[in-house]
Amino acid sequence: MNSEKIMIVDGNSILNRAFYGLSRNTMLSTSEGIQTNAVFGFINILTKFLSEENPKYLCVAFDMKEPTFRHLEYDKYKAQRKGMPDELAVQVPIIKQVLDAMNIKRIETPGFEADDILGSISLCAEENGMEAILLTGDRDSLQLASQSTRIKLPVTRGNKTETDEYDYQKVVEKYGVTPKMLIDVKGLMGDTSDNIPGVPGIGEKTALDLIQKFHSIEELYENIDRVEKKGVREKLEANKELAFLSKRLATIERKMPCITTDIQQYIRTDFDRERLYSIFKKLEFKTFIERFGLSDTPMVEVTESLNMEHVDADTVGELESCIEAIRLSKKMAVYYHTDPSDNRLDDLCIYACKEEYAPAVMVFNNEFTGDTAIDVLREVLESAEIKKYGHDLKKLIKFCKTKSIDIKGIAFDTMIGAYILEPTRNSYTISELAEENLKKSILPAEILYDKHGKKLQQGLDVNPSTVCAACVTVIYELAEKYAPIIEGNGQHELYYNIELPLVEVLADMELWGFKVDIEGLKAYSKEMDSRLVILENEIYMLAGENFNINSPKQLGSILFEKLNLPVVKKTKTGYSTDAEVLEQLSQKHEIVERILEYRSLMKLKSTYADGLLAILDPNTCKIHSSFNQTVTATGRISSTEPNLQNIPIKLEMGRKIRKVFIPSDENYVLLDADYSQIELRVLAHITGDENMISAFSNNEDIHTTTASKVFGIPAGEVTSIMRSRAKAVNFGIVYGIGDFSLSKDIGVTRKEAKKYIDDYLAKYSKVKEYMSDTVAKGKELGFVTTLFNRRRYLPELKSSNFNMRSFGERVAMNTPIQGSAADIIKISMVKVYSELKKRKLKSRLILQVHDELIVEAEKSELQEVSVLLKQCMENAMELKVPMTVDVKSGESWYETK
DNA sequence: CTAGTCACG
DNA sequence: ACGTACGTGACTAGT
Repeated sequence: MNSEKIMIVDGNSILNRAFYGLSRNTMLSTSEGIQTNAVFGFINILTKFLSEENPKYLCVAFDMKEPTFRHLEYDKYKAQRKGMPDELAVQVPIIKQVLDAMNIKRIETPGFEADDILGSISLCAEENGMEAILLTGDRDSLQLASQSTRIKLPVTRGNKTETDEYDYQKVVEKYGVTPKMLIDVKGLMGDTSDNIPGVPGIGEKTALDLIQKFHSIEELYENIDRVEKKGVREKLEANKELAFLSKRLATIERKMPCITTDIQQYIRTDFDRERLYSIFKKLEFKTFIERFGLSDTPMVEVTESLNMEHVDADTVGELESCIEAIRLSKKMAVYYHTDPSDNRLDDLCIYACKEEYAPAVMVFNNEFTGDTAIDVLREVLESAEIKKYGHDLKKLIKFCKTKSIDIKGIAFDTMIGAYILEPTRNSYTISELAEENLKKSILPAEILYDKHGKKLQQGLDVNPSTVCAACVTVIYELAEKYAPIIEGNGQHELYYNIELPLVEVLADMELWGFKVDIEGLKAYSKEMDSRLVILENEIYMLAGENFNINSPKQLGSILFEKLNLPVVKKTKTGYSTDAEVLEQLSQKHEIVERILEYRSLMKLKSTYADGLLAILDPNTCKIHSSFNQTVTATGRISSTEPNLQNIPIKLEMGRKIRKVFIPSDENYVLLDADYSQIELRVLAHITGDENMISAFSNNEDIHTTTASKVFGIPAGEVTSIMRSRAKAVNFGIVYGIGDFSLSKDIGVTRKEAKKYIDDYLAKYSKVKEYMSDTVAKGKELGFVTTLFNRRRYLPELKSSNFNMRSFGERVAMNTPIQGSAADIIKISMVKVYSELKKRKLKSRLILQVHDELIVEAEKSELQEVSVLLKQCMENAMELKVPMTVDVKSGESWYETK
């Protein structure tokens, strides 16, 4: 027996299964709105089974749209074939393109269904003594099972997709008839989804019983008088013609005239990798690009060419000679490499250009370097003449600062450069940037890294210093590639005067940290705890049972099933139990208010009290958050481990947490300076709206002024409710508002909300103009910009998908505002930092929270620093409206209100 | 690893 | 008629 295998795939049914399987929970589409969930699922399923079976031959069969020969006869019965949903139909041509690029043979034959193709080719395979595997979502194919033909059937059970596999024996076991007899069963019972009428009144049970007894429809009718049940017999007699027709319809064709019997043409060959890459890239299938290791042009392995060229500096002498080269070329690329799995220093790589054509790379192994090498390097690092190129220089700067090296001459950071050019990327690893921009692979393809930079498999044994050397060489090349693009985009000032100097500011903030009163924090945690225990017991009592209050699922079943409270809102997995829902239910049952309190205390305890305790440095009692410069799409910075930008303030109970954030020691106090209404001022500036400008210029309360304009009354008559509604409108405008959301936010009718918005836009007419202009311009150019030419690309604006396009429009309106505000505060940070440094003050910038800066001021410098802070911030740039900054001091963050 | 929830500007 | 405000990060449960 020939053990060669062929897999034959029913393209239509697998695509269908992929579509319904995935779209139940998620809708996958590209940023331009091309739906791709079925395509994604199809490839997923296909590759899964390919690796499972690894067949030598492979083909995919598709139905054509026109009625098939088998079904022509059926047209007499006037049933419409069920059409495909549009969302699926548009994905069919895409999957065909993908299959072509994968060099997988597709078969479409007019007049035949995919089933018939499966039947015919599997018969060929059987006749050639081959094993056939049919991959299909259609149970009809079970009739094809035989000793050498297996059927793989993906089925969805609950939320999971499993695979049933049938061979001859399995069919007999499950149905009690042979695969061929399933045709007769189907002929009797019919199949509405496949438009097979069957004999009316005969269902699956009866049909199976009959065929088990008579083996076929023919024999059944020959022995019709042996059918015992009178009703069944009468039904059969009345529909004899229909039964035989149905059998013909249910019979899969196994001898299609036009199918080639030459199995050899289905032999699997390599993918057309370049074509596949370009298709996957368009579909944004990053997982598949990675999984298949695709790229559009062949990669050059940098490490390979470097093996000969780089020098590992193992002695002070070698180091000195390399430093001499740096002195001459006046530039150096530095790569500070930390092993991602632990956080210790691994290698420090310096790349020096001796001459243009003969680069030398030095790699210092940490064991050698220690502090000796650093001292030798100090001179070049501190020289402003020698330009430093690097990737993620914040890490290097922090390292230098711990060694008291005042690094100067920072010329380019490729990570920041990539962020300016592509702010919506989610990863900025040097190896990815080099692969995409330079077609250079730093790592041999055998070594794969996951998204956290962890090695997935140990492949070739590559000398780590070679990898490190490869990184420094691509840093130069990337910088050379990015710099002219940044210039061309008009982003010189943004990059060189804002982002690049900010790197050191953030490094300093991270290193300095924020002192915390540990005892106070522990006491706070205990306070939360004791209240939580009480609440917990009350909740269990009211519920009548113990359950996990933190589980939305368990809580939902208590509230909505046991206590029968009305369901307000649903999530895609069950009942919603969020604060908004609970607020609405709070009058209906006394358990609800306790759950609300429990939730908020739990949040405070777990995230803030215990969360901070877990992460703070026990030796210094300080928190060292990371400030990430390349995360947000708008230009803001983000804070992680811990996030210091979302420490509670709105509610008093949470705000108390701020009491534990204190100055480093008794010589310092905290200064908190925040911009007043920076986003609305930016809006006034960008739109040039006279009404809004005059409101700010006259130092009016903007929400009151807005209320007076929207409600058409003098400012003196504005009530507090009017002001708060106007405030909501002001915020909403910044986000690209809709009447629905505004009405929900402030609790008025949708009609009323719409009137507010219309009145707002009528009074601030330039705002209205701006909103439509920025969307139009964004659509035309493909991106929107901030005051300092920070870009955000918005392919969504051209999407045919309404939701996606609407999202793009809101983002087009919001990003210039949020992003410009981010530009401004970044300028302030750079100014404050350099001013403090220039005046050799002991005060430090320690935190930024989007529109506020927190400075730890040395007590004797308090006056000077608070003036400096206010002035740097207010004069960060010239707007058409004044920028006002409020500075407050205190012995804790809580007191700076 | 995702979903739900909730903290901030 | 669509589905319903922008930008973040952390924690917990549950698969």
